[in-house]
Amino acid sequence: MKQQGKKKATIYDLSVLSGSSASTVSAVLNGTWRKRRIKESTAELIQNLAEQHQYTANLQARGLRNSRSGLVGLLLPVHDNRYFSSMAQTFEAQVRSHGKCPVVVSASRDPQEELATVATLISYSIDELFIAGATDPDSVHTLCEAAGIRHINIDLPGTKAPSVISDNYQGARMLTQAIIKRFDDSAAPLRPEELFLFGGRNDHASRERIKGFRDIKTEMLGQNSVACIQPTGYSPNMTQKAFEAFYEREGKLPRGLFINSSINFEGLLRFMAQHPHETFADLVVGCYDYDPFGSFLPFPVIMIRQDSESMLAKAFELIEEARPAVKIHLIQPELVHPRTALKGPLDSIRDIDA
Amino acid sequence: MKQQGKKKATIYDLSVLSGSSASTVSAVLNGTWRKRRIKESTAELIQNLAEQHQYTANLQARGLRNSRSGLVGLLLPVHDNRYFSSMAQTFEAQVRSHGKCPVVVSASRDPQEELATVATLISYSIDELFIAGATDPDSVHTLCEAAGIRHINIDLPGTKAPSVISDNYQGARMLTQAIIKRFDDSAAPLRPEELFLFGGRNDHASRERIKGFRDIKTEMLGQNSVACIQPTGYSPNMTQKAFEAFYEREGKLPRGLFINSSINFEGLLRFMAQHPHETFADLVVGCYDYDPFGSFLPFPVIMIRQDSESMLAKAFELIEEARPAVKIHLIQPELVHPRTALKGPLDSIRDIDA
DNA sequence: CTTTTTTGCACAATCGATGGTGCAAATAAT
DNA sequence: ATTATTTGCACCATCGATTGTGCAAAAAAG
Repeated sequence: MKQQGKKKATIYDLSVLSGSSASTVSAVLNGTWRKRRIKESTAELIQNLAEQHQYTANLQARGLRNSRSGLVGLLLPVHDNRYFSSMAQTFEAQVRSHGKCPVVVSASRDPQEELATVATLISYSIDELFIAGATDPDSVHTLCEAAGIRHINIDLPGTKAPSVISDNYQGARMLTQAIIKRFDDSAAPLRPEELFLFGGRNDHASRERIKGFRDIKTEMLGQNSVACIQPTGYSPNMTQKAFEAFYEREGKLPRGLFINSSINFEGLLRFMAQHPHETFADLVVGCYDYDPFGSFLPFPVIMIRQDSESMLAKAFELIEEARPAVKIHLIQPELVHPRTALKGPLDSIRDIDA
Repeated sequence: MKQQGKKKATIYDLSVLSGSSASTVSAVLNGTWRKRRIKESTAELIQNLAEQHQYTANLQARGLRNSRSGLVGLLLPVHDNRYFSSMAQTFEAQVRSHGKCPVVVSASRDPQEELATVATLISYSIDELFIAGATDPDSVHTLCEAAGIRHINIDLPGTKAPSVISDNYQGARMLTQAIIKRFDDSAAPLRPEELFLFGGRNDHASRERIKGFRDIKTEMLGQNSVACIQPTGYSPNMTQKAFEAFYEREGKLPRGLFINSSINFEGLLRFMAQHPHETFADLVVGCYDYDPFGSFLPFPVIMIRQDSESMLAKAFELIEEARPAVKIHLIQPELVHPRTALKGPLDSIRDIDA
């Protein structure tokens, strides 16, 4: 009703008001009161008081006592791209539906920062940690292990905790194949030296994708030169420079382009800003990531949508197990043809339409 | 060195190991030891022990004692779009640089969920809250107020706490003007009934944008009919339906399209997926939001980049003030011409290039 | 060699919630 | 009316860190 002073009501306040002991109040308000054989009328009295005084439990106190916090963490490399932000969105919904509180943090793909961030989360006694796209999942594992925190790797696998990742090899094969096929009814079919891969670095995902790319390329086009693979890291800037360098050297872009991630794709955007439309006339891009806007660019863009919903679902399933096997679970990604607008987590949010 | 058992070391463990009292250990490890006149050698001893045993403070315990947590919250409507995810990215960096721990949560633009989420954050004794894009900032204010939590509105203003928002009116004027000008050297200049606004609803931002749109349209094209304004909410799906309905009715799209947000723009994407390229031949889109991929679509897309960095910087400045005035601070957004790839928060992340 | 001052630290209460234990009063069984 | 059960709840220690207070021992002053 009224919010009386400035400070929040505690069980002690309610204890005084109700004439019961603090432990009774506690039991009533955390739902264990039947187990503690509290009279129904007492419970009701206290519940009413709690409501009137807008009582909410101090979760730090509860967490301290329980050495659990109700927090579930998701560690991301970055927020600022559709793959991870949509993962965050899905994660939140999932965690909420389990009655816990989601905490999403990013660590910039920096091993130091990853460890520091996780250490902080552990200090808040988070209950579980989902480690997505960590550069050094095994060190993170060591921290979690020492703190007894259930954890699981997503997107990039570790060797010490169960991992759920997208099937990068298969995905890369699908994507590479789709790029090549796209040229089937073109006047000039794609030659091997016209199909390049840009982006990524020496992480598991990149390696698998490169392998898939190489294998299909060899199968379908008969060969693959290592020169056709340019791991430029995960920065738009370096990727742009790589494109500029290529263009400088060759006077044109490759006709077929496998781009390792949407972040690398942004490097191509930067390149595009510097060059006229015609530069991209005969281009087909395959991007290992899905971005709705990216799908509608002026040239055909084939994308891979990683199934982060399924990855998270599997991860939640595993983390619930008593002693999940330390193995890698592959989730199949989806090939997305050009000019496709997929539904996303936002579609389950109700708006004025609902 | 070794991580001994399973449980984390506490000041009591270190107290025993060092032969000092827990309060001394505490003082040493939280930096207040000079104030407490602890001998330097004692401090060193304890610090070494702490390091050896990988001591980290239990932040819940500290938070309980201090009734502060070191957590700083950012409440978002959704993660899954570039405006908010890049805000999250910037926010994290800022909070980290203040030595605090960022917590980003989303509430789906649902007033109920906003309140529930904030209540949870308050229960964890977060120190400060940045409320971005809340549908009901004033109710959130009431909660924060009652809990004595410093807070500030971003993106959508409230009437009870200081607000930092983008200058939606000016931005909309710039954007509308740019759309119209884009037709200047076209064969047929844009007529008023060819310029529509889609998206948004009855929030402050939408109202301001609609006002800016209407004013410029009247100024430059001589009139504006209310029929040219279609607030479809913030869902891709409803926006798509609105486009379909329009197309059904008119047999074409408007030549000039002001789209209220990138989320609404995704509605246009869905529409695009259903219609051939030609449908968009003579189209100019202005979108009140910036998305790098959106900037490179096959038709001219003029975008407004809201300056979330400046908004956050201003917000941090205000929240630090003792009693900031309850007023609205406007931050100028930036007009982004078609085919422009701006730098973003990711560019300050070092990669293998750094 | 006292008295005063400073140094260095230990003690204990506290933050709010939890849950094991124990004990009266109410009820049931004999 | 007694004894045995059950019901209903209060008491208290505990989680880990913080901080005001107080008190010895060491150093300085006299």
